[in-house]
Amino acid sequence: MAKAASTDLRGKFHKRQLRVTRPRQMIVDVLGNTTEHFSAEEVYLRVHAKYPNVGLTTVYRTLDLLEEMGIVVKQNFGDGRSRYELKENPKKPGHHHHLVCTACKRVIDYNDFVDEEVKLIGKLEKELSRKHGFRITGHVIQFHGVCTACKKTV
Amino acid sequence: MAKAASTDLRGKFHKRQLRVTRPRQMIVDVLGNTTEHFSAEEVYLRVHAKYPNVGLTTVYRTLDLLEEMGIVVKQNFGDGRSRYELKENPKKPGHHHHLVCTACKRVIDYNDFVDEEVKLIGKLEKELSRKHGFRITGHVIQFHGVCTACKKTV
DNA sequence: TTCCTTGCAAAATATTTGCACACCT
DNA sequence: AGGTGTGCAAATATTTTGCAAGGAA
Repeated sequence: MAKAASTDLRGKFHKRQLRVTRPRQMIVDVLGNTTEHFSAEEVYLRVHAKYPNVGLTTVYRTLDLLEEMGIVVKQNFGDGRSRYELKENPKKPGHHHHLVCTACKRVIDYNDFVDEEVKLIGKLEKELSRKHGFRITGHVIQFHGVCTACKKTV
Repeated sequence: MAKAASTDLRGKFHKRQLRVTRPRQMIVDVLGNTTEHFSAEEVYLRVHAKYPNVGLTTVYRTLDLLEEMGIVVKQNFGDGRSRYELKENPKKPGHHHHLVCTACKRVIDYNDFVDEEVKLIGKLEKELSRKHGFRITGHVIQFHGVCTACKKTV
């Protein structure tokens, strides 16, 4: 599984004359072995635990790169740090999106009405790409609200 | 138009024993008079130009409050700062979402397939609210990609 | 060998907090 | 009077950058 991810990497990286190094490999592996939404620091801590000579800077740089290549989706849930997910994660098969509490920042993954959604997303990607000349690499859908616990606070 | 917004504010604020003060009023007015996606600082600069005694801290606090009340949608386009839009903006009638270049961070508003989307969003809101007990206040849909100009760079 | 990658330390930015004062009702 | 709202300055936290050394192809 981790193997599959790294193999895939090789091809995409080669095309751009980028090198598949151990830190890069590790970062992708960490993301491919969780169902959580890791921040750069959380990725760093896990990579660093295995290879203490890998620095936080590299994690940031690699995540940026992976995002630009469409391998990773970067998003923000309002807690002040960016969070990263592998677009194709064997640990999280199928499509999903996020429900975020704007008060306590808790994130819930959901996958209701995915079929309908995937169809719409597909149409939109095609149309936007055609109309604006973008190479679409990903999308983010979030619902925001106040969770049960936080409603009581108000 | 700005009047309508502030009137509306009064009601929602009153329910929560919050006060409609001049800084709060101004902040909503600034957001209601632009079609851009302002950052906290950009809001601050405009409010501050008219009332130099209003501080950046208040802008942050007010925007947080407005978001939690569902009056404003806060989102991040990957340029390192949060950006805010009035959910109901007379200057931007109708529904729209965003297409973001992950390389240069340019943002394009789009409103293709809105009818279909609104229908889906509605269903999802109902379902998520029921299933997870959230009071849904808003949503964010973004497409990410690389724009024509940035594609050439690669 | 070439030039892409990296780590470290330092810098730049964005956002939050503490606290005393001001203000609305 | 009483609690809400605010500004300022300082503190936090996150992310970026410069540069010399390391490492993949």
